[in-house]
Amino acid sequence: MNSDLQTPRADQPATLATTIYARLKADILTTRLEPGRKLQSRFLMEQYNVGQTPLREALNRLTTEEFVVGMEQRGFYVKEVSKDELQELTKTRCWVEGLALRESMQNATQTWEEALLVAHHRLDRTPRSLKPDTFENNPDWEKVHRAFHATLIGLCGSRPLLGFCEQLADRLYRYRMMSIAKAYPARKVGAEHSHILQAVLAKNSEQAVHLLQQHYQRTADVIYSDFDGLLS
Amino acid sequence: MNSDLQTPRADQPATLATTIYARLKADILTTRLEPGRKLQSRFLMEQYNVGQTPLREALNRLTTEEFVVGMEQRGFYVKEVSKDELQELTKTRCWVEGLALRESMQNATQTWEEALLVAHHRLDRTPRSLKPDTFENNPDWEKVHRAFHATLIGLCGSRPLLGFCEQLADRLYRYRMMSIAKAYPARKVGAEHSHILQAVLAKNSEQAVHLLQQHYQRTADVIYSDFDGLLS
DNA sequence: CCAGCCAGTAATTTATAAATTTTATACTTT
DNA sequence: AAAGTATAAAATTTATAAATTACTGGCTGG
Repeated sequence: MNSDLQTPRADQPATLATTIYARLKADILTTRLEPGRKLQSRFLMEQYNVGQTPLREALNRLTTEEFVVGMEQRGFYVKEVSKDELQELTKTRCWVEGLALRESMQNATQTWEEALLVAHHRLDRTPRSLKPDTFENNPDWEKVHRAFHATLIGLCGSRPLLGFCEQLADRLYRYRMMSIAKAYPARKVGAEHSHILQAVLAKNSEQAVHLLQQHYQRTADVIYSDFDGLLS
Repeated sequence: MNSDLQTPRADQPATLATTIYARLKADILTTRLEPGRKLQSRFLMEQYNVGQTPLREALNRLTTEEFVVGMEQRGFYVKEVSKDELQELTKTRCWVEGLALRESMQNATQTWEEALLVAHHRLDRTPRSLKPDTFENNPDWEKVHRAFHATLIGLCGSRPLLGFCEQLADRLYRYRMMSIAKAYPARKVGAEHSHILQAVLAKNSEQAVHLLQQHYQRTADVIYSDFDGLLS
């Protein structure tokens, strides 16, 4: 008997609205659509080749997620960036992911530790740049990097909290992209990840949380220091 | 000299989409639109007297906030409730607001303490029920109650976190409404608020956070205990 | 009994129209 | 004559109505 009310079959056949939502979000996060830019319907319609309604629905979704701000009767704009917000987001992420990591470690299982080890290994063997000499951001690295951090907090036991962390990650991602476009990331970020992993496997919560927060704060500091230069 | 580029004038003339968004959200939170209900466009259009486009935009916004779930090509539904989610939301709220309260108290100022005192006073003098005998939820009480809790964490210094707390409050509000409709709230909730206030004014963070978390946990426990009866 | 087809229904999208804001122009006032 | 205000035109956002597309459930035939 097939009594699936909440049909959980993979919803592959996405609507246009969902498709354009994902594309817009990606373009905003990578700053291809730069902060503050006006999102005129006509421009977006021909740029993305969609009608008004799915476009509008996508913009409305992005509005509640704070990637887009909608001025009533006056159209939509890409959310601005600011030093203030960078600091606020970083601070919040340190708090919340600190919390989530502590909880995760309290619920630690063998399989989780193994998954974390694997995630770190993938991160470690994925090159940061597509080219050896000049820096060219590697999307694969971004993917495994995010997966590593998601695994760290994944066992905290709160889906709402994980959703919030993901949103914070997205919002901060944009600042990273802005910075990356201008300055090659000089910091040895690989070592930081290793140290976090070691602290987690050693069951040293205090240390792990501290290192994770330091990791986020350092990233923010780099961006913050040449923030004014990024706006040109 | 008036050099307002980002004209901050009060955006009063709301669009239809924003209006219907607020109305739908209110009706979902009060369970006038009960959990799991299908939100057919035709029904909503005549119920709220609006066209498809603003309706659809409102539903899309509510989707990212998790008050509505959208099944691709299969319409929208009011988000379901579950014991699991109730627990998860409560746990998360305790964590996050505990954090926020601690930070708030660290940033405490005279004016904040005074505002808190006033908020509590208002809460104290607003009757819980509209009628003395039979219980009838007082919307004014809900308003000042929420204001009190918002003030508690208001000085934490993170707008993203405050936004998240507000969302958690909204999502839990719906569970409270379900419960209230069936059982008169027997608990003496007034005393709990007083004790929290006292702990805050006494600069006793540990105690304040503990009491706040206990407050939320107790509310959840009451709802949880007769949850199965609420679904009928 | 199951697969595939054919209404009927509902969701999604396009196309059209209405309302609002912005820009441009003309006019008054100092 | 310059500055500011009022009026008119253009552009853009918002909303309605129509058309398209996809799903639902029953039915037929294998």
